[in-house]
Amino acid sequence: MIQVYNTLTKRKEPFVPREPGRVRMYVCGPTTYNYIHLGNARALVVFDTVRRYLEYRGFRVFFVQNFTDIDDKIIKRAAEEKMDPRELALKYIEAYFEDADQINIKRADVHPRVSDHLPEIIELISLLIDKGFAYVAEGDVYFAVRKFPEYGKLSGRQLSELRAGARVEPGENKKDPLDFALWKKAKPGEPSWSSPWGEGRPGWHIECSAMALKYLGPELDIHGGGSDLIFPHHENEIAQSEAATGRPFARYWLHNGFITVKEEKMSKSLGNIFLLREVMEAYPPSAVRLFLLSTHYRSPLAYTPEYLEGAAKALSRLRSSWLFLLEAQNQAEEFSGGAEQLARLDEWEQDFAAAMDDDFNTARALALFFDLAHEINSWAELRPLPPAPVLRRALSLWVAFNRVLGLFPERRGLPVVEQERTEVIEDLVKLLVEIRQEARQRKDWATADRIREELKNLGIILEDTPAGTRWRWA
RNA sequence: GGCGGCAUAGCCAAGUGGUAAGGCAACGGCCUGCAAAGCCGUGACUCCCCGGUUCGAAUCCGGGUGCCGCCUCCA
Repeated sequence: MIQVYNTLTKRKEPFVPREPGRVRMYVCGPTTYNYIHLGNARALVVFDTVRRYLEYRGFRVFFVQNFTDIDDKIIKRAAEEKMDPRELALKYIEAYFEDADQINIKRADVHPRVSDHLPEIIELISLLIDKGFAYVAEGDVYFAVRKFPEYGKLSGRQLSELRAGARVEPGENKKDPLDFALWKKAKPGEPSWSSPWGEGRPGWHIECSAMALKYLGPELDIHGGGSDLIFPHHENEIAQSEAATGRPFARYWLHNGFITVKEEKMSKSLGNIFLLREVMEAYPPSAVRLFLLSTHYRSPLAYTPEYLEGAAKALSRLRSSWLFLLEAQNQAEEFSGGAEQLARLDEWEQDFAAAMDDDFNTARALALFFDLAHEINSWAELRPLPPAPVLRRALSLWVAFNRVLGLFPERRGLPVVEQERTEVIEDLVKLLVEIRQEARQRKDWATADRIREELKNLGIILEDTPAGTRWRWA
């Protein structure tokens, strides 16, 4: 049974979706006014992995992740760059997919954009006004927080405590400082849409409620996001959605911890952000993904370049075990036996599931993956090799672990553990290896080493093994 | 001030009350012409400190210290 930590109850609970075998899941996606940074990437990788694991466990997952493409920050940034706000948003949506694909994030079933859902948003706001939870004030619409008695249940706050922090910006017409905007009256020059309350645009929180309700219905199974969204964003989503539907909005609220840099939260306001694409220029995406899964998702995670350096090396253990398995498949003897090894592999599978069942403990799962790789690598020293059934079973486990953790992308169902080799490169390297081999035979080490050294400079590592010389990408 | 979290080897990190996973780094060895990769082996007399519960605690309880986060846009 999968146990998940639910922010709403502050406990680990058995995961029971509303409908058996199906999971409806919503994760707050990026506001598209910049390239995504490592912090965004953590949320993406964490919930992508949650989704992958649920699928591994046989759930049919319907996954929705939005783009916030209408927002104050987009408008501001567009003005700075003298671009149309819609164009700016589109540019970063495209960039989002480039980055997310690199780091092996599966596409959501739906990626709804705010700009495509104005009718749904307006309808939801109207409903809230009709039900008396919201009010119109000079072209703005606000949610009356005090009308929703359960306000604060997610973030564990009392209305009385919140009072101190709340404030009214100049130009706002709130009746109560705690109220928040559902609809903002347009200022001249800003993108706007017509509504029963005049020209304007949606507030930040209402979009997620509207889109989640549209695609997933009134009661989601999982709602996720970074823990900085707990308050006010998710608290407000609950208020809006539950006020509108009268039903619990989400059964399980999952929140990931932050990335820290030098003991401080990585955040835009502190200016200490690292863009994902910058980091991926220096380190392979699989290393970044390994880094992001190396700590339990709710714990803080410290970013250091040294760590990624190490992660990249750690991956080579996994890589070599995979390459061994692929090769060994062809050489293995088709005899039965290996019952003991098969039993051990079964145990591995169970331990892996137990780790992930426990609130998606990827650190533990990763440790098991490394254990498995280590075991497989030790077979490489064995003669004879383990029997074919054992190798097949190990291979299928390897694929399964990788598929859940998403470390290496797959092509035609098989993990791709290294950069693509084109036929031309393959042939060129083969040629140089042959020349080097001739040099080695006449003990011309200078030439042999020169070829290896120069190829290394080009990112190609030669490895001499008893079976001949192999090459791989650095 | 209110609320929440964390303190485990040089670094990162898991850990169900029963005797400390895994990764990086380091050091021996095997393999190699030398390498690389991989394999074999070596690490915490102990889990921030002090008390307590228990036959037994890194794990539970109380107190202390230190660090971080949220309460305002932020994944």
